[in-house]
Amino acid sequence: MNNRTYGQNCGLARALDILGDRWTLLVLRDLGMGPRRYKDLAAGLPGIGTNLLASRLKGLEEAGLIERTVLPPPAPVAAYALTSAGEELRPVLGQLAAWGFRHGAPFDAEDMTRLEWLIQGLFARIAPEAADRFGGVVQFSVGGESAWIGPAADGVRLRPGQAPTLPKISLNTDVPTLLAVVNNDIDLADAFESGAITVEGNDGELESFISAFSPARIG
Amino acid sequence: MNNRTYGQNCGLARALDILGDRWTLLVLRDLGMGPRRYKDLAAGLPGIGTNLLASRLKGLEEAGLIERTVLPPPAPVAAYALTSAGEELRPVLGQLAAWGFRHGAPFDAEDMTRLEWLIQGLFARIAPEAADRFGGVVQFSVGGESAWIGPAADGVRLRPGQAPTLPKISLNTDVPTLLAVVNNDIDLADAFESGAITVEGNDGELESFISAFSPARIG
DNA sequence: CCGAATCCGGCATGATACTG
DNA sequence: CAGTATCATGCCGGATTCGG
Repeated sequence: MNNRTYGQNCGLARALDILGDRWTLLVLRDLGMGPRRYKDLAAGLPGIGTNLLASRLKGLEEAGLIERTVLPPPAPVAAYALTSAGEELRPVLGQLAAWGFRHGAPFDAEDMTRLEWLIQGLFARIAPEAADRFGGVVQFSVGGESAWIGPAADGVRLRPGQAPTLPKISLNTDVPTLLAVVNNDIDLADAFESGAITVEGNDGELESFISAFSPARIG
Repeated sequence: MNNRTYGQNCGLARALDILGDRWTLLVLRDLGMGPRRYKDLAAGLPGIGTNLLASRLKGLEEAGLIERTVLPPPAPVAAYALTSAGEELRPVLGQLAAWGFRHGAPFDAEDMTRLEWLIQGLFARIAPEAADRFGGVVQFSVGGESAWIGPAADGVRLRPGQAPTLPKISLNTDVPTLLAVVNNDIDLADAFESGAITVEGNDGELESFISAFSPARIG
């Protein structure tokens, strides 16, 4: 909070003293997918206003959740990255996102969409463990964008771009299809059968993928 | 949000559209310890202002997180209670509180204190599973207040007042001592040895309690 | 061009008074 | 007791401007 505190000896209130301002958690969400520059953060948070973004970054840095770093040699520019305190927040944000997907407003084609959010929604619709259940990297290519999700030491990793390791399965589709699947308007298996989602390369893992992600196959 | 949305197809943004306003999560925290009347909520949230509390309650009711109920016969008055959607948020709030206790400002005697928050802090300092590890109801009496924590079907239950079942252990202390223990300024085992915390009734479970809650004994 | 700081209108917030 | 009405304050959002 902008030095405005709830003044309660409560863990939740203490957390909200740091995180409760508008935009703050969304900044951390974006930084959770890797270090980001100021302009990239601004581009991913339409409406935030440059003063607010600067203010949030400063507050988060003072609170010890983020730090200014320099990106590795290919592009040695200043950027912001999560500290360990910020990293520890990531599973909480994931659970909150899962709740929001289940109980919040349905995803809407009018709203801004980023591929990573849809993928997280796809996993949240079933269970956070769906990625573990599949047990390998899933590479998505949707429109011009790409992103991947895969198991990691601390849980699940979700990143934009191409996975650094060979994916267990690679999928192609478009945003409207993925929105419909995430909103449960069409069944995942049906989307494969109709060709709305296609498998690139070897499709031997398709059955495994569907069984891990399709709610109809669970339980 | 007061009909102000982030406009992003993201679970976290969708959750914050509902929960992101000031005070909202604290209202849900209080309702997480059982149904509450308007005036009890107001008393537990100093500074909220009656209009904001009314506004938050209305918003949460429209979002389907809470509902108006009538308390059972002993006191048949109107009250607010969590719906299932609201209940599903409780583990998330618990995790957020644990994070806030670990990484937020330390607890301060100047700030408002409620016994339940300190107990949650005590558990959060070790791990959310500390209550499960102890495996029974712990009854606290601190100053004039009392509260208890114990295992429940959906995780851990933390409530003010006297536990409805026989506690496995009953503890007496005062707020400054509990604040110090929660902030790790004094060791839990030392607090027992010095008599700052006393065991009421049978103290056969004291060793078990300390081993479950004292970080020095873990790992 | 990137990373902010500044300025200002509008709206959420916070405190009090007031009413069913 | 449970809110509603009202108003001052200050944060938020958007545009512009400035320094590196």
